[in-house]
Amino acid sequence: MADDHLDVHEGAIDDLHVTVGRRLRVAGMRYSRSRYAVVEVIAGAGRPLTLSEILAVDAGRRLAQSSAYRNLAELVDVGVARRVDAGDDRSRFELHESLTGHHHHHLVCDSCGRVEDFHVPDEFEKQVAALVEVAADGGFRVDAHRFDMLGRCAECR
Amino acid sequence: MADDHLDVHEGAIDDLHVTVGRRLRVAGMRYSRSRYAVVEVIAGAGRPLTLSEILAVDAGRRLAQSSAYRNLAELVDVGVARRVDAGDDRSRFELHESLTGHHHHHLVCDSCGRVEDFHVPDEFEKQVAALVEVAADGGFRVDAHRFDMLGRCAECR
DNA sequence: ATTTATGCAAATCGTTTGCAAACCT
DNA sequence: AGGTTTGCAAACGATTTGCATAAAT
Repeated sequence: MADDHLDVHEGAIDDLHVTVGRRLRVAGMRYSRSRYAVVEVIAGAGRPLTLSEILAVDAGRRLAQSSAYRNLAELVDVGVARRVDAGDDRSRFELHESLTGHHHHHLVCDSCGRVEDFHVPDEFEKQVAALVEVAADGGFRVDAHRFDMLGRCAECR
Repeated sequence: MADDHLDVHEGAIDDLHVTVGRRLRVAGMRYSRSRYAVVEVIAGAGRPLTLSEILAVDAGRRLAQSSAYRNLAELVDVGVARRVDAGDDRSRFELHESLTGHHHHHLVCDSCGRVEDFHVPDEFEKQVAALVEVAADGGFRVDAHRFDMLGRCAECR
C-alpha cells in the first residue's frame, strides 16, 4: 500500500488529501494551503469548475487568480486534477479519475456552459476499447478518450 | 430538390459550392472570393485545420487573418463549417457534416496537435443514441455529441 | 447607388510569466 | 538558511471588433 494511484477508492476525503499530498511530494512539491483549498473545492464540486467558479467558492481564502491557475496546472501535472474543455473559451477542472474511482463523461449545455458528469454503461466503454484497437491498427496510440453530449440542460429548457 | 441539407451527398465539389452559395444567400450574405477560398481549403483538407493552416494553404490569395476568422465564423453560422476543438488553444475548422455526408469523430495527437478524422461503426452510434435517451430522461436535451480519442499519432511515434 | 465584405490596427480576454516578498521545514 | 509558493502586474496569444475603403449587385 506504499504505492499510489490505486489506494484511494475505498477512502474518504481524508485519504484523498493524503494521496494528493503524496503525489505532490513525489514530485518535490509541497501541499500548500492554496493547493489544499483548490483540491477541496474541485473535489466537492461534482462537476468540472471554471477558474472563476473555483475562486468564488474559495472566496474567503482570497487566493490570487494567478496562483489558482498555477496550482491547477501543477495539480494536473501530478495527476490530481484534469483539465476539461467544453466548447467555450475557459477551461474547467475536475478531480482526476484516479482519485474519484469513476470513469465518466460529460453533458455540456450550449446555453449556459454548465458541464455535468455523466456515467456511461460498461457496454459503451467496451465499444470504445474496440475502437482503440482500430486506431492502433492505424498507427495511432490512444491514451485517453473523451465523449461529450452537447445540448440544453434542464435549467435552460 | 429545391431544399438543402440533403441534396449534396451525391454531388461533387461543384455542387458543394452551389449549396454553400445557397445557404449564404438564404442568410442574406454573398458568396465572396474569400469565403469561396476558405470553403475550398477546408473542403480539400480531409481533417480539421487551424486558422494558420488555412491561411498557409491559401497563401497566394493573401487573405487577411481577421477576414479569415470572420469568414469561418459566418460559415459556421450558416451551417457550412464546424468548429472543432482539440485540447490546445487554437480552434480548427472542418466542413459541416451535412456537406460531407459522413458523420465522424477525431483522433487528436497530444504531441503535434494534429487532428485526424475517424469513422466509427453504426453499432457505436446506436449506443450513443441510447445514451441520448438516458440524458433526455434526466432532462438534458442532446443536440450533438463528440467523441475523440487522444494519444500519439503515427508520426509522433 | 446601395449594401455587404475586406484589411488594418486596436481592443478583448483567458491564461501565463517575471520577480520580489512571504512561507515552510 | 535554502528552497518553494504566492501576489501583483506585465506579458502573451488567439480571437474579435471598429472603422474607413473596396467589391459586388
